Amino acid sequence: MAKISKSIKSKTGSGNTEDQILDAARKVFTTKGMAGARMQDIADEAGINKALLHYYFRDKEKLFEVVFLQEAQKFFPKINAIFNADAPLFEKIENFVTEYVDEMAESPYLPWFVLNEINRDPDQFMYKIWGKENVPKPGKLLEQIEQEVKAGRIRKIDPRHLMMNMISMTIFPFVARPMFVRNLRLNDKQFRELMEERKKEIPKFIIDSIRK
Amino acid sequence: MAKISKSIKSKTGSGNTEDQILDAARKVFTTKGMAGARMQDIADEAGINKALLHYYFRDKEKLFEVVFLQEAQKFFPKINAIFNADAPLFEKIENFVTEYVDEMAESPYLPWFVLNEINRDPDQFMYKIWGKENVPKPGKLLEQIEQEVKAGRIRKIDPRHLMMNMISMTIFPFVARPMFVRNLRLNDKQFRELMEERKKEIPKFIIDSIRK
DNA sequence: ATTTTTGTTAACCTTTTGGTTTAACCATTT
DNA sequence: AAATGGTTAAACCAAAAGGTTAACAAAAAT
Repeated sequence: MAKISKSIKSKTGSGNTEDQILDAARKVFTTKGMAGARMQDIADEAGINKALLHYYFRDKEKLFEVVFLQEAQKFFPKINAIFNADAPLFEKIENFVTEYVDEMAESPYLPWFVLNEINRDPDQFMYKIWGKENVPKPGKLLEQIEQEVKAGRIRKIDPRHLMMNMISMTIFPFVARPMFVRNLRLNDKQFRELMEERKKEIPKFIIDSIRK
Repeated sequence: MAKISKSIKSKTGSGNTEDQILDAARKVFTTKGMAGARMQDIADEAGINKALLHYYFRDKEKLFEVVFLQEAQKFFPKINAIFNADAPLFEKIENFVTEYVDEMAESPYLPWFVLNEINRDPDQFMYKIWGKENVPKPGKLLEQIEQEVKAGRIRKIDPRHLMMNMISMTIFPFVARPMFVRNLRLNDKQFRELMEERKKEIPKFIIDSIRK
């Protein structure tokens, strides 16, 4: 089986096949969604035969599962860690935004992917990522915000709104990228630069709003 | 043809068939996406026969097109109008948020729908909504923001970031609703209330951040 | 009242798609 | 040289989904 192979270069130049497939699948799944994706498309994109696809991954669902979990499991724990870290609020905000923007440079398809899944079946999704009882608890961050309010370091604000605002400003531009690119007449480089700016801009925007 | 009929009640009690179909299609398309939707599902949801579906709308694509355009054309011009209106900046922000939140109460599926389309084929999408040269120009709002900066009424900020922030905070919670609902442990009523609060909260958040 | 048009259905046909199988090929490893 | 694992092309199958047809019922027009 391929899974056991020690990733020896095959005759077809570029990398080992399994990764080629995974990359291709990621691309196709995230562009067309699970239902819209065709096994043939994935095979084509990976530059291989459809039979080989089934040789590596039994069926479409399995392939999707692998691609999807790989992505989500890599990323979600990261932001969860930031939320629950032991750092000052303003620092957390900056960490979150920075981490997220950087991740998107590598996996621009991820947010779309995740949103699709989360809309399809939220519970199933969460379960797959966090397992049985290991659900993420935004409680820590919410409490921290409440603390700051009580301590009078920031103005009175419902922690949930603040959290929503932060997450929304960070993620949405990537989800609606084509819209912004089109309406602000940006090319890819400009978009990247704008997102880079947001690493500073979003924290500033938030802090300016809530700091007393 | 049905389209010409003066909407006379047919034997099957509830309203005219065309609207039944449209409603059903809306529901199914927005839940499962264009590719995931089955004509049979739509027929079932509408409580009619599959053949009748094709009698009213030639094929799947046509039906999708109609449903989709109906929604988008109803809504997009509205926000465009707000952006280009002749009102003070802070008022515009409030108008935008209010209008959007209200619309979502009626069509909670719309943003998902639109994002799906816009990701599938941005140009095609924009063309369908705005036609040939009638593209929306966020220029007006962007300029207005720049004016306010120059006039010293708000702090220095790139208008594009401000616009992105506003749009993101408004739309994203609806797109990622299942995530927020789950993580903040909200029921439907609580979510609605939270969104209602955002009509005031978002403008306040923005204004607190940028007003000098 | 009878003909025509419109609305609706069940059954059928066609295409697409996921998935399998077979035979053959080629590099490595043994 | 033989065995092995990765790979391909091509053909095939079954199921699902889109789309069509023929016939019938209801409503409108004559």
